[in-house]
Amino acid sequence: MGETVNTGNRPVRVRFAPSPTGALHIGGVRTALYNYLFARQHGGQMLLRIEDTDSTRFVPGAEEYILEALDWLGIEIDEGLRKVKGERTKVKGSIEIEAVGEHGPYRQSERREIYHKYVKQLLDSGHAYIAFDTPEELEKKRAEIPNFQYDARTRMQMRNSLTMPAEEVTRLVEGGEKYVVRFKVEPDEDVHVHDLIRGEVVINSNILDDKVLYKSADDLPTYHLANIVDDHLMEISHVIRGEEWLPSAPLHVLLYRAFGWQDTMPEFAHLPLLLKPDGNGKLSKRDGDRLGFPVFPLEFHNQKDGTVSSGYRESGYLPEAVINFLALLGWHGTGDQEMYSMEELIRDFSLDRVSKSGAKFDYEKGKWFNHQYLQLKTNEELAEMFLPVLKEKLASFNLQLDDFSQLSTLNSQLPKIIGLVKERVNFVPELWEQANFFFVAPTEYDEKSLKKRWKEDSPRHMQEMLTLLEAVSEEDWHRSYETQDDNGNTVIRWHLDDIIMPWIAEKEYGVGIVMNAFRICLVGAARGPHIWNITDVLGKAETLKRVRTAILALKS
RNA sequence: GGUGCUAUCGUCUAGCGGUUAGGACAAAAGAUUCUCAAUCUUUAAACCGGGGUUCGAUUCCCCGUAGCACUACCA
Repeated sequence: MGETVNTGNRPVRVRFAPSPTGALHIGGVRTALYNYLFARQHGGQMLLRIEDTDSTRFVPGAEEYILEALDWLGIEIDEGLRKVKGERTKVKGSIEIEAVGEHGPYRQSERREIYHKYVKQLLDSGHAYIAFDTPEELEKKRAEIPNFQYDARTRMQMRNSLTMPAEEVTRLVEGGEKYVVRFKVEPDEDVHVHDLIRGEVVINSNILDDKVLYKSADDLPTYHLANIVDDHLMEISHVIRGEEWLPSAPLHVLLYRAFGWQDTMPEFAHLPLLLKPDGNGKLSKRDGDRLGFPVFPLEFHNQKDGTVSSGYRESGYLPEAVINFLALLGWHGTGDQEMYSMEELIRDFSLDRVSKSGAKFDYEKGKWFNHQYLQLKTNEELAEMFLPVLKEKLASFNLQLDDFSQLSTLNSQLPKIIGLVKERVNFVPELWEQANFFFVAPTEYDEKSLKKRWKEDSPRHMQEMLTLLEAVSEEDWHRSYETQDDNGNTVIRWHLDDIIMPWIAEKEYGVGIVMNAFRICLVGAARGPHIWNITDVLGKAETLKRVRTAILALKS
């Protein structure tokens, strides 16, 4: 299995380089994951760098969020910025961050001096020039001239160091005039980009514009310059990123060349996009809101615009399920395997098995994965995860506290209860919907169930049953034994069955009508696990109490 | 508009010239059962269109069509 890509003699070093402009999009998570899998498989390094060259889009807390999310998912960072290992901090969004490695700083906003040097290099070598055109002037130009592009055809009509006397350029720059540095793209050249997923991509340089590399207004480079300089300085061997970057890849190749770094230029791999589940287009936050599923790994409170975005973690997803789900959205192994642990992904992942086409985000399959991973957890593990939810729910029932005075007993029974209902839930919080009647006696009865299962004779049946059950000893109440069914399979039979079934048969009441009425008394509806499992957990006193309550409540 | 990328069941995908086109999610039916689920079994469901190349194309090439991405002093 594994990789057929030639990694050359260089050690594999990949990076995930998000912008701190908000919550980390799930597509970004997948990009990080693929980078991580690739690095681990080749015994390489996974770096994390923050690309915060746009000061206007910075969102407080976004950086912490990104690192926390990767940590939660088990995507480990070897170099750069990462969450300090240890106990989860109690206050949300206040995790500790550390920077490790010899290639720092790892925030681009802290690398200004470094970029200055390389901007100057490009300027001196004639690969770049200074331009004074204001955003307003450019906007006007675009409005006037259809398909206006700042390039070889138009640059000689603009206000820049190519068209102005050197002295004036110097005077303006020293006078504090705002300017940008643009890359001078040479026309009429076919630029070849080798992509590990798509093969050879060729774009003519005529369609490239003279990209802004640096803006004096905030003394920061733009993405393109910072990205190339940093990838080079950080000795990145493979750039694995989203397909939205493919159109600018030729520009990046040209930049590597302009710097004279073509021999150590990284390999490129452009990943297919994650699309909305319905219709077409890139998956966005709006789609999640509209269709009711998270688009982010963690819940995020955006301090900038006050919005709250739901997250997979808070929705009850297990990190391993999210990883597995995401891994298969755009990648597939050689066989029919669906369940992959992180270790198996690291072993089997390969870039040449990544799809070329975009993948619609299939939330239903994500649910299924979570269900699968939930079943793999022990009842004790699930109990621990469920406890906070349970406490919160019970608090909202404080009026009925008497109904579960035996709460401490129930707590000790929690793993058992979870074992009875876990196979029917996809998420931990759903355990409450499935198991609430174990903790709180029904106060109302489901109308549909009553209509179908609670008959005229039901109160009388329940009254008779009460008499039978009262006579059962505390020990017999919980007693069960192994026996054989008609097909010779070993099954568990409850002692209470031996009491109740013969009585129903003798009176010819019908098992369905009696047992469903009984179930309604205990659960409040025609649902839930096997009835004797319920009576076992509830205990004799609580069971009888619920039956009496129901008989009174449902008399009419 | 321009440039690029992409194209197998509703969805995620397997297939790398010859297959009854496979798996999974979702859907439907049945089994099971005191109920609702779960589970098990089964069913239905696809090669965008047209040209080539070839003895033979889902597969290779071209054109068309469609979808997407990019086209900022954002990343």
